[in-house]
Amino acid sequence: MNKAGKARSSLPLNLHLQHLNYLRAVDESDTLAGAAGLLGVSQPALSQALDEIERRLGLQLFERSGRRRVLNQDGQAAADFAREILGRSEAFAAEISRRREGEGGVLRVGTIDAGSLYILPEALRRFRSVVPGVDLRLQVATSAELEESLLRHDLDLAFVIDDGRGDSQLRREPLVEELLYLYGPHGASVPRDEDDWVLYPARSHTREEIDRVLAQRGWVPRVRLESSNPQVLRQMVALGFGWSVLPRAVAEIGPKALVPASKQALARRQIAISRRVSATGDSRAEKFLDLARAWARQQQRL
Amino acid sequence: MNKAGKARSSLPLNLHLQHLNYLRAVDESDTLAGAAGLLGVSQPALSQALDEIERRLGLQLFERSGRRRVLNQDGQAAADFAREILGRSEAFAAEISRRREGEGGVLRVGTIDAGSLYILPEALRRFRSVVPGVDLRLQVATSAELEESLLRHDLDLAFVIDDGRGDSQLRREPLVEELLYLYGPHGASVPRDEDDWVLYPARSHTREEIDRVLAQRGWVPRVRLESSNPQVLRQMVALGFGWSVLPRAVAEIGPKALVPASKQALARRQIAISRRVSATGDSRAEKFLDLARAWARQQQRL
DNA sequence: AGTAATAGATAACTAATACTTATGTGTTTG
DNA sequence: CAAACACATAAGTATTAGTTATCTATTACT
Repeated sequence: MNKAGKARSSLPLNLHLQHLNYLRAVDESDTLAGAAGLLGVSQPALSQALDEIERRLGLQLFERSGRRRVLNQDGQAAADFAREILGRSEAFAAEISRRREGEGGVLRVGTIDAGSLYILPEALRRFRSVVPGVDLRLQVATSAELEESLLRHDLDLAFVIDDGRGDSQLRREPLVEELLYLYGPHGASVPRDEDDWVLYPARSHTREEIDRVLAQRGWVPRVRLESSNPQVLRQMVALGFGWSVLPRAVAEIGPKALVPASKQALARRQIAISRRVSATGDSRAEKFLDLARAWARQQQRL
Repeated sequence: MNKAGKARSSLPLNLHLQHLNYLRAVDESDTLAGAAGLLGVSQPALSQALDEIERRLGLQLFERSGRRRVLNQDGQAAADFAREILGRSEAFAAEISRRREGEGGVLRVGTIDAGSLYILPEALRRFRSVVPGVDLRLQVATSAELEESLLRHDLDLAFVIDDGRGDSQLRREPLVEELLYLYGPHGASVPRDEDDWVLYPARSHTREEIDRVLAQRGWVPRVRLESSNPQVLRQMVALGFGWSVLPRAVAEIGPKALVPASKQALARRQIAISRRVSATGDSRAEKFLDLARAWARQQQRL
């Protein structure tokens, strides 16, 4: 029992949707037993339920004609109401099952630009065709910015570089490991001290990793241009502007393909999916991730 | 368990309207305990119910942010649905309570023409003003015709002459006893054998009653005109056309009031309300009857 | 009219459900 | 780092929604 305050958000009708379904079935059938059959319940269950509905509404809904029960005008009104509500409920149930499959609604995906350039396009394309109802929104930024957006609930998931030290509110799931190769101007194979470099921006994780590896080899790169856009870097190398360290997928595809200075990868970076720990159960996100993982497995095999 | 056939009239959503109310309250409050307070239930009740709703929809509706529960986009959609259904339900609940008071809907009343001429007008007028929402429909016919209409469900109730031998499907409730007086042309006080009569139609109950009473006195009326409209009969008497037997309320009211041949009533007839035995619980009819009975009591007192 | 079939009500019981209170446990806050 | 908070979990109870079996009034049939 509720001892304290009165409820302020009160229930307009104390009914189960099943009750409405009973009313509808009774209206569409001319005997109780028939209606009970349609509903898949026993005749007494229906009989009792109808009494209960009348009791709860405080309104007589039937006229007894002999032993027969027929809806009176109030009963008809109730049945009409039931039909309306159930119709709306059916529509919502359909929406539910679409949502269960990850359709409908909004999915906000963030990615570093490598993602939008060459990692994600296929996964994105497939998502659009497999799960058409989703309003897909894309944000391209640095890993750090993306993860801030995630924390602000401005994104549902993001493709980032995993530097191993993420926020505790976020969970990163490794997706693909990207190998970075050394590319020199005009196919040169060893950089000289006086050569220039075009590299990812300072403070980016990828750049730090590259600097580390170059330092191991005793190289201190003189950087002529920084860009987070790997295609810009590739173009500079192709024009003989200097050396760079790039993913193969950027450097060696399309016209003016570069030739790596060594078949050996110089560095590597881990691309991961980052999400809020709390953001589970969004079926759009799950669906998208399924596709992205499938895509990643396929990439690894190549 | 339901062993036999599959249910064909299936429930779209296995939810109680209370569940929708919970969703709405949660959406409008920022803590579960707060929402539970609004709802007048305990916090665990709400917590469990929300789990149950998610289970039944097969869809996660919340994102856990710390220990906090917040609606995710599917949850928002569900809350919106809940609000819509509850809104509609509130409207219906209001309609219900109007219907409980006998408002709204249709009431089909039948009456013999004495009813529409001088018995009912006041009750009708009051019904219209007390219970304004009802679509009131009136049918004027003979008692026999009215009772046929009742049996065909074409009327909800009727004012008839009670001849004591009604249909078993109908119940008559005596309302007022109407006294019939003898009226002669030009204030004559005793009819002569050669005088003419203007009377209710043969085979009508009132006419049979009048014939019976006149026969007792040895009078065999020569009938010059028959009408079921008492005002027509009155007019004929006033014009000196012949004798008649009429209710006082018809004969002695208005211009050209007649004077009864005797202060003693010559005959009487019982006006009754007739309804289907099965037609109980129509609150419009009940309300109307209340007014009619009140009117009748008041008439008797005069 | 008498009888069988039908429609629904009633009884008695059971399973599921919707609550309750008491208590536990991560999270946030000052 | 303790207190306050927000919610979960546990355990028990009352109510509800269902079941089968049986009964009775009404209708249909011959």
